[in-house]
Amino acid sequence: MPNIDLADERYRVQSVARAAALLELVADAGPQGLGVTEMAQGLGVAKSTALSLARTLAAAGLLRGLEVGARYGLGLNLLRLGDLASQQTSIGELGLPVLHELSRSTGMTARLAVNEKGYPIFLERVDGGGPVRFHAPLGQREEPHCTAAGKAILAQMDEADVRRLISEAGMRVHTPKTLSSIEDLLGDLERVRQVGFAIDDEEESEGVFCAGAAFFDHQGRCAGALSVTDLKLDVPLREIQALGLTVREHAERLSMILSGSSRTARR
Amino acid sequence: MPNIDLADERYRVQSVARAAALLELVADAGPQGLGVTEMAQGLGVAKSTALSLARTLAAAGLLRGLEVGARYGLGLNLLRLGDLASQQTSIGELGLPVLHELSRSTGMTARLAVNEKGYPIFLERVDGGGPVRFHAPLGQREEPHCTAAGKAILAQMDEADVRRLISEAGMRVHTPKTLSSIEDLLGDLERVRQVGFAIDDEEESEGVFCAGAAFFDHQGRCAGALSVTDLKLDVPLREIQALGLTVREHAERLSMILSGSSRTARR
DNA sequence: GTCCGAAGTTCGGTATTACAGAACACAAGT
DNA sequence: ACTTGTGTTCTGTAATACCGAACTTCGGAC
Repeated sequence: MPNIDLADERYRVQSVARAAALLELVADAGPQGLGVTEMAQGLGVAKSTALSLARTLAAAGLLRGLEVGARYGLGLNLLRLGDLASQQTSIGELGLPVLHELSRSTGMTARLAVNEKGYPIFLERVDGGGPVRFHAPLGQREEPHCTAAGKAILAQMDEADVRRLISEAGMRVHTPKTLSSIEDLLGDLERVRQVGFAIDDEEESEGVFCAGAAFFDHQGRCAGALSVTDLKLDVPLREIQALGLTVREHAERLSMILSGSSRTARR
Repeated sequence: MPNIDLADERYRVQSVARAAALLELVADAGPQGLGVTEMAQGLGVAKSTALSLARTLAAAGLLRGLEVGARYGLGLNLLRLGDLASQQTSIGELGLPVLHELSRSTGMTARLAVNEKGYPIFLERVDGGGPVRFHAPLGQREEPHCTAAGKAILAQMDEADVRRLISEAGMRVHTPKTLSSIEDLLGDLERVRQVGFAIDDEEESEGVFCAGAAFFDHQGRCAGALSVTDLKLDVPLREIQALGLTVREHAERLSMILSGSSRTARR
């Protein structure tokens, strides 16, 4: 993770930083969890240190002792905190009804991403009714150049910023259709601005397409993007344009909600 | 929180425990976040200590600096970790398709809870299509005596365990219909066992009802419960029985998945 | 059945590190 | 301008987090 600009090296509490690293380590380990020896290796600390950290995190519900052996997995308290985090990011809370409506009217998996320095971070996900379920993780920073939400956000930035961001993020090639030159990307972004939505046509994953559109906060700044995803087989090519318009309409509705209306009724 | 039996007081690392407490504090603070002074008061530490903890957590993405002032809210990394936590709890992962199907076929908000020592903890939620959206938090431990999922789980325990649990958890009265005596509750649980599903008829919230049914893991132990929720106005009384059966059927399907079928295809 | 190895756990000494508190800076309200 | 509340910086000190070595437990392999 290159860019944590808040990361003032001063005032870092070592054991807390290690504990956070341990959470990441366990998250990467998958369902079978980690034992203290593996933790110690992964963190580069003594086994006894890893044990203390794990026990402390477990007492707080951030880790949980797994049935089998003395292994540790992610704790259920993380669920609660994650759920709260999306609610407290008022975009997540306000956008959820729009997202449901988008998913219902298209029958597809719909997602909401916020704009974090040009990268899309997916806050919410509503699955469509179909048999296919996309394993789309929440909270993860996705690549800008090959996702519909990413390109919808990029299209709102000026060219210099796009160039800077891409030079940092790179343009990893995932499929034959992935845009691999900055010029191609800039051309596509121009098209996005004209029609008001972005298309990812098997650029990130073969057989899968997305349509995305940006939404804006009360200051008119690009706050994030909505997108829908489906298998390309299921959707005739000529329908994708109509789909893009639907996503754009919903994004516009969300922009309205975020900008005006102090009817932010709290319950 | 009275019962954290894994909380071995030995091997607790102070700063990590404080950091975890800080996360809870910020979670309770709501969308406007917390400043360092409030943190310091809430934790009972010096301001400088609170600042160090907050900065460290922010560098790890567990907190994030809010735009306005130098206040801190929950970080977006918690989203990712929470999402992973529900996936890694294989019940959540395996149950999600069933949950979608339950929500689709009833048109109602459906939830999946795991059984944690008799308490229901909701892992997954799929909203129904209706205009009403329930503010049902994930990851939270709910009360056993006044929720459909809770009673569905209690009905699988023997009487002595139920009495012990209730004496610990209490029977807080929420509405006029809340069961307030242990005898009434035990009677209801007997009824639950006969029909195979539990009903919460405005016992936790006025105007809202739930139907829930337990599901079982490969050892035949009660692993959790499914439930559906809706406004009572929208559902004729006589339909609730049919609804209970639908929930029970889905719970049985989930039990099948959890018990047999090593077709746990990973993707 | 016994031995080995690798896992988790315990414990105590040491110096690293987290902590408190006081001083500073900055803002907004009176 | 003064006051009162922020958040931030700094430094000394003692508490504490850390390591490492010894111990225990478990499960195969021979």
